[in-house]
Amino acid sequence: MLWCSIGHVRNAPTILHLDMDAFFASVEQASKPSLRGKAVIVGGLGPRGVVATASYEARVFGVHSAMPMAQARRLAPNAAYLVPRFGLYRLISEQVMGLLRALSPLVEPLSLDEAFVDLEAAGAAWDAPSARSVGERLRADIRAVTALSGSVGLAASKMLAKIASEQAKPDGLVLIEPGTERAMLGPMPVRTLPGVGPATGDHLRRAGITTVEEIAEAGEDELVRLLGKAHGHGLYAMALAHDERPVVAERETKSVSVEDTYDVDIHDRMRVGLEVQRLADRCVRRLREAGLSGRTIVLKVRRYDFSTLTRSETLRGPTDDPAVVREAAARLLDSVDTTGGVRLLGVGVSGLADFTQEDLFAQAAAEEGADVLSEEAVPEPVAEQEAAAERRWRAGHDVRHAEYGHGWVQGSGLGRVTVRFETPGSLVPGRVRTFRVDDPELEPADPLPLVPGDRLGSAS
DNA sequence: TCTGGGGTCCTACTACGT
DNA sequence: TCTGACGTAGTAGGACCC
Repeated sequence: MLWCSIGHVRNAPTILHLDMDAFFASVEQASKPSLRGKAVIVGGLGPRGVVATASYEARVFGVHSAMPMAQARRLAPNAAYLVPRFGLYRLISEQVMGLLRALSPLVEPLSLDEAFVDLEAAGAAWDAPSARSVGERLRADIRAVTALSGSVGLAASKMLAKIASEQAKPDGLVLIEPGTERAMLGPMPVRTLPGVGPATGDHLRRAGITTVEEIAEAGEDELVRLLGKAHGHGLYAMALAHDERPVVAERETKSVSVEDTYDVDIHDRMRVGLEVQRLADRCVRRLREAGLSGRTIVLKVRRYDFSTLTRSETLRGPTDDPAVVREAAARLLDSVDTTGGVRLLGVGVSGLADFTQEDLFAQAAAEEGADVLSEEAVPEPVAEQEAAAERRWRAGHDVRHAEYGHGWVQGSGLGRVTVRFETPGSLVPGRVRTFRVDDPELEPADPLPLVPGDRLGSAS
């Protein structure tokens, strides 16, 4: 069943946009009392990692999302650096989405930490005062259930609700009164509008357009000439504060992909081939977990000089057979020059369906396919198995010690792992102790709930 | 300074059938 | 028979988002 409201011009601010504040970093701070009020940076810790989220304390040093981790370390050498724990974030996100769904059946999640809600659809709010009170209650409920803060934007359209929540950050609520939109948007930089990134921003700037007002003044024809049909029409409408996109509760997945950036460029063609096979297997596993199959296989290669190319091949029918995807990916790789080395490889599947070509002929064929994955999957290289032992103690992950109890990994290396023993409920920062990585009394543990008495599912 | 991972959407080009 | 217009599908790349 697809829930969606009819796109129409509203005259009440009944679209709500929720954005959790510095979500990953805030979860880590709630989970680890010793990090509260400190600069926390979550992201890839390898030599080519980037920042996923920085706490507000870290942003003071100029650290922000998508910044190379090496640069972040120079700016904030004393911050806590942690790898993301998506399993935990997903559980917290589900709690928050549950609160949103209690308000309205029309909830459109955009990511783990962001969603639109159509308050009018469920009669939850009908004018500015009722919308504001729903928003304030929601923020209080989120804090009670998760111990985290979220910012709320309320407006008559998705675009404006999102801009409002951006203004509300951190930990606030902003409501844009209908009728005031154009005056408010006018002086804002073009980058405020969704869909205007660095490239479009530059393009507009070269044409002398730097504010939303100037987009509106330029006129629709000029924007289409500058940016093309779809983007031009869309942006012009946004600049006039016209946005009738409905809140859509259920979205179909269009593609499934996996990719890896390697710490060191791969030059050996054999190794490149093996990595592509492993990625194909991983991609198929994801595809099957989602109960999907697909017709178009896509290979992505990022070369040593960061140039990226894709090659794709469309099969006669959808498949979720690992052997078929592996073979297609290998054929695609044949057409790519990898001399000079590759830094990233990816395999994706699009043109999705919820049946396979094999289903059309015999159920049995599909079931045999299931065995192929487990029997023939390309094994992990020995070096990676060895690395996995060290990876058991990843920075920020929870552990349990037979004698000292629950804690989290502060760091590991040289055969040692440092653990801080504390829980979300600890009133003071916990003690730090160091162990050998193979200490039999130390084992990985599931995260504890952020709010005492709450229950989380199993998160890894 | 040196750029992740997982997605969506748009555009331009080519091939092909009618 | 040749040519162009048009729609559609496939392919590649780019921009953007979180």
